Amino acid sequence: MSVEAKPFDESVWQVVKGIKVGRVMSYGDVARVAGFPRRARMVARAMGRSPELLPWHRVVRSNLTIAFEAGSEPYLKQEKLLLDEGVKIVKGKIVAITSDKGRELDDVLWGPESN
DNA sequence: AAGTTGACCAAAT
DNA sequence: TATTTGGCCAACT
Repeated sequence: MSVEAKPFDESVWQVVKGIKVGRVMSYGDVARVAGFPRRARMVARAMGRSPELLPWHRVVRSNLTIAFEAGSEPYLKQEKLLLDEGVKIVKGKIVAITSDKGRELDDVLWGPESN
C-alpha cells in the first residue's frame, strides 16, 4: 500500500524543518506559511505523523510559551531542547530573538541576512 | 453515530 | 491584563 502523505502534512514538515537552530515559530505561523491559515490545531498532529525526526521543539505557542502543561514531562523535555540550543527562557516565557519587530517570521524562515 | 478533545489563535469583551 | 468566543477538524470516547 502507498503511504501517500497529505499535502497539509508535507507542507507542515517542510516548514518545521526550515526553522533554524535557536529560533522558534508558533503553530499558527507554521500553518499559515505552509499554506493552510487557521489550522494551527492540526500542526501538532501533522508533526506527530512525520516519518522523520523534526525540530518539533522549535514550535511553540504564539505567546512564546511551551504548549505542554507547565512542569509536565513533555514540557521539561522541550524546554531542555530549546535551552540546549541557546534559546533563552524567563519564567516560562521565551525571550524574543531579535529586536526588530515584524521581521521575526522572515528571519526564522530565510535568515536575518536579506534587507 | 454523536459528542468531546486538543502540543492553537486572533479578536472581542 | 484576563477571560470568553468562534473557527478548525482529525482522532478519540
